[in-house]
Amino acid sequence: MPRYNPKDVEPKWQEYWLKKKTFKAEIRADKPKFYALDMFPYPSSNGLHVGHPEGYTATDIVCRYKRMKGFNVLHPMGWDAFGLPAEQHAIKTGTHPRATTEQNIKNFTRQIQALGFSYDWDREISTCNADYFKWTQWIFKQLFESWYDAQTQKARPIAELPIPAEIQKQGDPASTTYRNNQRLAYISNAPVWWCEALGTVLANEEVIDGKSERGNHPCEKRPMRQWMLRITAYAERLIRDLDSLDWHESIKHMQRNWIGRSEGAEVDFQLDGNKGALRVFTTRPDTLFGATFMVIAPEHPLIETITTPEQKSSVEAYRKQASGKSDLERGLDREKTGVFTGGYAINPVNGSKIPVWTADYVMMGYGTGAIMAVPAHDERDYAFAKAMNLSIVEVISGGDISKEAYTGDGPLVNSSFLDGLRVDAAKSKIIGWLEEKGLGKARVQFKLRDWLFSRQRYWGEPFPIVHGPNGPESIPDAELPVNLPELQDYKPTGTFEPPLSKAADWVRYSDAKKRELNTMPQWAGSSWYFLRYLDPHNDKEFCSREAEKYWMPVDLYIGGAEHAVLHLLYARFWHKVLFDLGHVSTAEPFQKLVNQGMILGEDGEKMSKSRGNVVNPDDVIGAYGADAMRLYEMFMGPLERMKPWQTSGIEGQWRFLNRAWRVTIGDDRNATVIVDREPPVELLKSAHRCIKKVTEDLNELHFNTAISAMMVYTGDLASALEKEGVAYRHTSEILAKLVAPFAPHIAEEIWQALGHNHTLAYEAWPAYDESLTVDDSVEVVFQINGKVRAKEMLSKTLTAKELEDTARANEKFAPHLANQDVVKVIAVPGKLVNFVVKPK
RNA sequence: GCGAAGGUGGCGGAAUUGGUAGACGCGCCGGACUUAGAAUCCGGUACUUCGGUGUGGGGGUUCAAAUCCCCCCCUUUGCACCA
Repeated sequence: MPRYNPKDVEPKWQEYWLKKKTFKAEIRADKPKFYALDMFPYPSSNGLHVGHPEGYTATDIVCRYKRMKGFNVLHPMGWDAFGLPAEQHAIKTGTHPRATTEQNIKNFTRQIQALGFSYDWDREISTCNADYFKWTQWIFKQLFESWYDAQTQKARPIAELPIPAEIQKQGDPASTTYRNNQRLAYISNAPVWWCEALGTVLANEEVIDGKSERGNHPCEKRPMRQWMLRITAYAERLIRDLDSLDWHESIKHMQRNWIGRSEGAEVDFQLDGNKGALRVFTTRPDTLFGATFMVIAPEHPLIETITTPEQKSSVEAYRKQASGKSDLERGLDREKTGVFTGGYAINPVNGSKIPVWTADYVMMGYGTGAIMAVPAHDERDYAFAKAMNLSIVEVISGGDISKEAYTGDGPLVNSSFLDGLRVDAAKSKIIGWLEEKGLGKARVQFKLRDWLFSRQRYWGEPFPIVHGPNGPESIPDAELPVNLPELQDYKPTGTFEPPLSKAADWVRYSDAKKRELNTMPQWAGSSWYFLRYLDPHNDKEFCSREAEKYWMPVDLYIGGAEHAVLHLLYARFWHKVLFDLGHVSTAEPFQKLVNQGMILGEDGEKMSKSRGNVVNPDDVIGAYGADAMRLYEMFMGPLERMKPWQTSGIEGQWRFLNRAWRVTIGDDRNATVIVDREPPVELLKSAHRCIKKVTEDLNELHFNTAISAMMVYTGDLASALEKEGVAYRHTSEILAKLVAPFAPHIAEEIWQALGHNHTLAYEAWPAYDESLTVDDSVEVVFQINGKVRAKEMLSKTLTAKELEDTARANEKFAPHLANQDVVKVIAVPGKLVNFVVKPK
């Protein structure tokens, strides 16, 4: 018999699975479906790192298990293939990004296949292929051709948008503009993040503390003509529907936080001197009587109206200073600064005249860009009032406002008709009062902004949009896909013009119309790829109704936590639009989400080239094989936890696989003799205990403890083989089946050696007999005051009284009771007896 | 500052309906095989002055606490002037 050699075994089965299309998935009415999804990779030139296979192995194990449990499993893989690195490579070398990408995909495919994952490769997709991005463009068209009906809370076709009579009166151009401004995809001139180093604008989500998420380059806000997607229309639903999802709370929390829903009221303050009203948003309308000044953002449009001539120069100076500060500086510098505008506003509840200041701690981008300041009950306003020596009026008792702002609850004071109420009651009463008087109303405010959707890049999806005299319009479906033009060079233009402007022939759509020059961000393709897997070769629809109904939603989605607010929010948003328009049948795409923890280098640090602590999967597979690598990554610890890699640790998995091989197949001296006899009951019990543990752990994704259980079982098989000189078919087959999801190559080999000539992938998962998983006798401990003094193997069925008597009779234990008063005896059958004693 | 997760042998980690802490693996020690080593196999392995002591630290509840309660410390991670 040959010894275990993964270099022979693994390629053999990988070829078998590919050739026989073992994992081809088809719609079948006779089986329940299971859709397991991996976050598809960007095929970088670095190839796979050990972090990728961690998530992929986890889903693969679940898929293989589910197949054996009788599920019809969909497990696809593809490529998030548009992206900046290939474009930057093209700028440097002139190589077309497509060529680079295709080569990288080849390498990724080789590496992934070497790990023996059970993907249905017939469903492989790549976001940069025309037959894929044709549908990305088509979905964009759906967004462009829709508006959000606030009444029914859903997207509707733009043709159904009612145009107000006064707009219609102004003529067609006015109606067109009105319509364009209601679309879910619209053009805006608002300030956006521009990254000079990357030569493109970026979404809010891609900029962290004023630096680009990718590359950490400085970014600045500047007004530019850009495509936006109206994700804010879905803010409420994106928050609400999180409740129905089986995701880790921390990820839900991050999304809720990002969407940032807060309830409050908007209130109009009349400006002194008939200058109109200043509108604020506040979450604390109950403290309205305590508003002693107002603050507007330096960028607020009313600032010039409010500022008096005497204050003009200092306000101008302050505005200049504030605009020079990046948001990063504004955020980090907690020292309060600001200047008085000279203007006053009237507090609507008590008519008092309060000064209006401008300060950079109020942001133009949130709420109305203006606040009512209640220093007694808001920490920021308190700090500002202290710094500027402004008055502080307590309206909620319970704190000490001479020391700090009090933000807690308590009875209201100094608040006229609100006096005596607690915060919540005061809130509803004042909102009712404001609404009645027409001074304000309840309002829900979100932090979420619309999604900046255009990039000044080459390697992305072109927009299915042309610009003519009537503004932007989408091109007919029949003209999709819009392909990228070939370029001589991919360099940024040096201006804000996208590189596609260089393709003059392509840009010209007709005499009167020009193509859109921006491309879509990388998030576009990944916002719906899980739908294309369902029906990847369909050239009539993005996927068939039938396939969508059968497979959706995704039952298990595993990937890194770094996508908590970007990809996962965008994909949910697109899915809801498609849902509203009747193209998909579920409101949410990903029912269960699991985030795998990062694998660190051996030094406990994040793996990186510069640290030189990167572990290459190719090397690990070369030395120990894919099965050992898969087992080790799952054995390291809980899937969700961050954990350091230890190459020596994989030795244990190698030994385990060798032992599993030896107890079923044999070693180089002896083939293991397999007999059909009934195995001894002890071995059978070990088998059933293992089946139970592995089955339960798989349901909970507790792979590490499942592997541990299989090691114990294999040890028992080895002992039995040692003792009896033979192995039993029954218990050997159980081992092969249990190991199969984790280490599929060796499992197939063992299965074959046991005389089967078909794949093990669809064999029934072994069932366990509960009665065989329990032992009649257990070790019961005898304690004195909670300390273990003796142990004895006893029947589980002994009563408390019998246990106590047995303990008293135990010759090792009895001496401990001498000269003691037994105060109390606690006996737990099957576990322990505890004597509570006091010295006599 | 606020939120979340976590802190257990030399190391990765088990065990949380309160009931034998340290499963399983690495490493280490010893043994078998071998001229020898590697590989493989078998056994041992929390600390200990052998009384006991031990799950980040301190208190509490309980016959009994890694597990429940209170206070504190540390690590990772997310948010951070969002009115």
